[in-house]
Amino acid sequence: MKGLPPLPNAEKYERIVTRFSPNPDCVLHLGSARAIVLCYEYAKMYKGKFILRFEDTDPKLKRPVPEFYDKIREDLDWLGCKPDKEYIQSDRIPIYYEHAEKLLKNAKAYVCTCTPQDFRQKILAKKPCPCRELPPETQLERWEKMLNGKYAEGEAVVRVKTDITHPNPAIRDWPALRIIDTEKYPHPRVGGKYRVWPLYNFACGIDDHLMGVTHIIRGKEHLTNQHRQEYLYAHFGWQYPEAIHYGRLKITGAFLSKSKIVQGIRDGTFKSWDDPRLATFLALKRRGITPEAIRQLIIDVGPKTADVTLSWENLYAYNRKILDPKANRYFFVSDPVQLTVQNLPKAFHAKLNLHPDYPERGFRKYRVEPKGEAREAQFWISREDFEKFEVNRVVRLMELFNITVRKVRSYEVEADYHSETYQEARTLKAPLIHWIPINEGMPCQVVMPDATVKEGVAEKLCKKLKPDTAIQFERFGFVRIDAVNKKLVAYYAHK
RNA sequence: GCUCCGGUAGUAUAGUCCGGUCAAGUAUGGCGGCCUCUCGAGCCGCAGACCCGGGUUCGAAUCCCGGCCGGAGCACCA
Repeated sequence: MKGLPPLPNAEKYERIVTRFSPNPDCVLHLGSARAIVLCYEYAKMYKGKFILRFEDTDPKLKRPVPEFYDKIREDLDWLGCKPDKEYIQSDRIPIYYEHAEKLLKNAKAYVCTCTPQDFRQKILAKKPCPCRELPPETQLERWEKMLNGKYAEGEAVVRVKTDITHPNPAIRDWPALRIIDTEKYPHPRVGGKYRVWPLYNFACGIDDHLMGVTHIIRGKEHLTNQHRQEYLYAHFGWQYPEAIHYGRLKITGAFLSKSKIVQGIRDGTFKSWDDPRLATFLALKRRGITPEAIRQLIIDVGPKTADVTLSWENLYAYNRKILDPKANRYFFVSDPVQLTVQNLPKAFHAKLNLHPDYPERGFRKYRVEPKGEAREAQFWISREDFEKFEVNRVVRLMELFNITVRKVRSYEVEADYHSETYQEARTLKAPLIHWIPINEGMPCQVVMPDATVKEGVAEKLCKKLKPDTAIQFERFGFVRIDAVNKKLVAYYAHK
């Protein structure tokens, strides 16, 4: 377990400030974990401040959705990364206007009325567009027309002046604010109050400075954005914060893109945001993946720029370490078949520890006594185990006794009592299987990570478990109790 | 195509800035064994990597050049 490397130039700042800035258009998922955990942990490490900033400045294409503001807050909360302060950009539009005007007045920006195609053509040729050279008074007049509706959506945009010969065309005179027809596309929070909306680089650049962010930690897809924003900072005479651009985090086989998640929900592929096939925090939570495991994983991966493709096993390993000591043990018989054992010599008492390493936690107790002339007892055992049975094979029912398999039919097994001691089972190399007395079971279903369901029987006393408890079904895997009614519902975490 | 960034075992990571102690450490996964009345945990062992080619140097995972491969950006998205 290692820590995070020190932050660059941390000593230059009185108080370290980081920020996580999601667009509330989806729930959070593992892909965002890097940004969140890194920002939070660094703030904590330097006793600094961690800001949550909702970047909801696109009412049209990346439309924010009201429910996600809260869902994101809850995700953060669950992850244990509580922000010290929260901002919402749609509340700050006047601030952006003010700064835009200042830029326009100082000829650091201009209102461009060229069509995107015309502008593109000019800028690719490293030529200024006609709007660029217009005097500040005209710019301000045009700005007014943007605000008051004389220009329609798409007819004008404010551009920040950069170097039109910059080797990277993407950096040349980038757009800062545009018009959105909020009659048609009202913002979910502020409706049609504003029709000029800042673009990412403008809002983000201004906010980072105004909020005193000292260290920007974001994905490397934002590298060119840093270069764009540096021009903005130069215009205002501000100093650009330290920036760390980490690589993409992927996990084999998981959809880590918002659009795919949203689309899957929309077309019904996924039932809900916590569908076990998803890598959303909601889904991970439901499966019993702990926030500690996620945090530790992210800390160990660190902030380097290379992309990472994690395997689920990596995450599971962290989680297992956390769950194993906590999770009490129970039996779950998946796909049950009936086992009848005959010729029991006496009644037996089985005592099963709730946790093998912590016997002091207590145990479950079962009394098995011979019934009827055949002196028999009946159990549920798993089909998977039963399929391994051959006639005359000796098998041990854990903590109970050993049996000899007599007859194997498609839905039941008949066996004879063989012997009692564990020692005997060992010398005979008898396989150990788990079992549930036929009257001590309750129906149980386990939802697997691929959303398939394993039906079976769990020990009746699982009824006492509270939802959200992590337990281990022995020889099956770690699960999280999801619901306890007549039927027990559990979600599978991992082996 | 243009502009950037990266490339250590299956996966992740340490080492790379400030060349030698790295014939490369750790975790996880795999394999084998021990232990354990779970296929969990624990313990022991084994296998497994510096993208390639040049150069500099007594010496390169570490520096330089070229190539290859991977990723990102090139939106009136964030």
